[in-house]
Amino acid sequence: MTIASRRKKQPERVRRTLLDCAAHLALEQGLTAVTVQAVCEAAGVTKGGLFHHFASKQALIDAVVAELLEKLDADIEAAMSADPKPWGRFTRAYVNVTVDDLMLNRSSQWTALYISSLTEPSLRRVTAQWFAKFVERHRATDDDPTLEIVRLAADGVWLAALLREDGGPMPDLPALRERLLAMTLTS
Amino acid sequence: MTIASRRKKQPERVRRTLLDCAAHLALEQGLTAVTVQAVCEAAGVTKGGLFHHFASKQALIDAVVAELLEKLDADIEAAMSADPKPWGRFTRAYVNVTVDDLMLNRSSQWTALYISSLTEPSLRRVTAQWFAKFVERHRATDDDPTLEIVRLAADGVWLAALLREDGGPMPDLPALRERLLAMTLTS
DNA sequence: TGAAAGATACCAATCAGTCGGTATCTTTCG
DNA sequence: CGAAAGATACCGACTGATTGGTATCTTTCA
Repeated sequence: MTIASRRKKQPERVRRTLLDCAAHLALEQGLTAVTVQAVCEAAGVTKGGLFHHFASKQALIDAVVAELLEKLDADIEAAMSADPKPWGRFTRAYVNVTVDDLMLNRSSQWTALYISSLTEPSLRRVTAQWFAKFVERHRATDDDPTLEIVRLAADGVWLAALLREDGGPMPDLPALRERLLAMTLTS
Repeated sequence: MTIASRRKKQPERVRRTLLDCAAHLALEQGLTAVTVQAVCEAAGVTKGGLFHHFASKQALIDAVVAELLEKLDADIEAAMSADPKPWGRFTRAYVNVTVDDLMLNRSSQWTALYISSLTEPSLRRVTAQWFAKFVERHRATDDDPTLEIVRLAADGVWLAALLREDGGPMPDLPALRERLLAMTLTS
């Protein structure tokens, strides 16, 4: 660490590092371990530095979750616009984004944080409204019992991914994706 | 009223109260709010009293989760023994127990704690092995892609239940149960 | 220069946990 | 029986470490 020693000051990079370290800590050691001191230490910044970027610890955590939801938002929107068939479009996008993220292992840290956020009531409220927004918006094309089951199964995959590294059972993701997608075509 | 309730000191009852209060706190205010002091206050016991029953805060939390998993274990076992058809028996039991618990609202506190436990790595390990044990044990009757989707959907229902009280979307549980159970009959 | 970025030092509050003491219950034994 | 002896249950003040947060100083950079 201690990247910003000799080099130019890179405030935006420091901010990013703080967000990443907070997310990583939540994954590795649980939300309880996300203390200001721990985040600073991991990011190679002192507390003064952190509080320069974030008004409070809560602001930091809120920012992490907000970023996560924005990322999911964008990914889903992108997946939807590449899908010509209206019926079940949102559900397919939801499945694809979920499985893609878990397969590429690109943002497994986000995955864990997403679940973690559900335990803290303040963050839970944000996530609940994010969910409600999507379901409401796509009621015309995705309001169907079978599609709901597909989305619930995708949610279950998030949980399975959390348990994966601790010896939990992990489904065959590509095969699972195919099956879930197939379920969205036959109504 | 039993004889024990007339005694002045009721250690077993105090122990129960501590466990319940810890679980309730985790639900209402998140795992972060589960401090020794808060649990003592809620239970009407001093810190000395709590540490008489539990060697550490972690031991208290571990006990809560262990009790939860034992309860789930018993419920699933009971549901399975009432199911004559071998194929998908475990999966049906899993669905029924999940939906029953959420519908009766009997153990919504357990629900939240169950999810919360996934964020703390130590508890996550316990839960992961609990899961793996079940999947392994019923491989002969429940190792099937469709059944796996059903179980994943049931897991998703836990998440949905968590978000329910914060404005999240909640499925029609009885209808959902029927559909999931139906999926376990046709292979 | 002057504003942004970050370091250092410090604070009150709170954390998990300890410890000596007391009240209550159970067991032992005359 | 009944009282002494010992174990269990519980209290509440205390501790050292850590918490999130602030005030102040120094460095960096345009």
